[in-house]
Amino acid sequence: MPQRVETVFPDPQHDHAPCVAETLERAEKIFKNNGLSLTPLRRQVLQEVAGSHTAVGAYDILERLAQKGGRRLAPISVYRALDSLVAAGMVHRLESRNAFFACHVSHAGDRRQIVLACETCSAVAEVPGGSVFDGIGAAAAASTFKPTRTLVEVIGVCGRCQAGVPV
Amino acid sequence: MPQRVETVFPDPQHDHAPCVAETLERAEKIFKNNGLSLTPLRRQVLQEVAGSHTAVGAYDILERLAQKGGRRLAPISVYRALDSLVAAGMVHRLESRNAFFACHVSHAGDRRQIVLACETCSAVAEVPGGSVFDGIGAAAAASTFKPTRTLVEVIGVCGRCQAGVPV
DNA sequence: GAGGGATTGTTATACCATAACAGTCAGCCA
DNA sequence: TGGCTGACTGTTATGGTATAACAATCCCTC
Ligand SMILES: [Zn+2]
Ligand SMILES: [Zn+2]
Ligand SMILES: [Zn+2]
Ligand SMILES: [Zn+2]
Repeated sequence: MPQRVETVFPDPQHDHAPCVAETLERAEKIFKNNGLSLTPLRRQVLQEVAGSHTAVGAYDILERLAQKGGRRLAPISVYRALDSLVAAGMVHRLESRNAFFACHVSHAGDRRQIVLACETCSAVAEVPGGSVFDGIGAAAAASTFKPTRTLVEVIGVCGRCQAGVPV
Repeated sequence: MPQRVETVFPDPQHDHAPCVAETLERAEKIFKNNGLSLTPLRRQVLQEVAGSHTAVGAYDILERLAQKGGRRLAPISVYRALDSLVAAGMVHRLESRNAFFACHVSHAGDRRQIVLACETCSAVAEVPGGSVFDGIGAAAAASTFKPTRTLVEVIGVCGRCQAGVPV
């Protein structure tokens, strides 16, 4: 009998279609609210990023779109789409890996999220980090340093991979 | 009359030679203790990195060494030297910028340091972050996530730059 | 119907990092 | 001695990440 694992990392077996659909809807609204639009290109890129709970590289996206769409985009087109998605908060950048992952949790502009990235299965999750970020803010203030962006990334092994789930 | 600024960012006017000398000495010992050696190449690379309190790119180092030394190194030589210096804890990597900065503070293997990086003057400083890292560890544990490496980088504006020090 | 912002295309280039293999040197020990 | 090993660097080639600069289109508004 499979053991229940308490984790923010979703079961790989879960039905992911609703995750994607919800994310696309949310993106649609956010872009509209900002006087922008979730264009076909941006939608396609977001679909690729949101297609899994892992971080993907810009050139991976490029490659996958080329497989599906026929024509081959220029790298900068993908980067521009990613920029807009990052600005909209729909996609985050995993700095330690130069990669991107979709935000599935709707933390609504609050960027005080701790990022957990599994080095075994590449899954990425976010957990709220209010008090942690408060501590960081205090440490920065004590050094008269004014933060504009704070980055907390934890590289490690997720519960499922620790449990030795076969690849 | 200049105002005193409480900060871990040293005054750009300070005599930096002792900083470098101390760092080189420390490196010498660490390498020796590990059965390795601070070779001329590694020493040169460390000197370039430690030559300022800012983060520098690997190719910047390459370029500066080429200016000084005559011969031009292959990129991988610089990367190998940097790898050894990072492993020794003498140099840290600024993940958010794909750059490297020297460790001037001797935190002796304790990697629970908060990195503050000024986006105006490029200066980098480290401050101890024990409680912050404890909080991050707790959050990870609550998600059955086992950290192997934790990254806390704050991008912002240092006290001096806030005070409008002319460039 | 002129202006301006958003969006994408096109081309070229810059920047960051590693693979694979060879050669040198010093220390160790049968 | 002579062979082994590990540390270190060189050489060549390649792979991966990101942006500059300029043009064209579309839509909305004044
Ligand atoms: Zn998010
Ligand atoms: Zn995993
Ligand atoms: Zn340090
Ligand atoms: Zn500054």
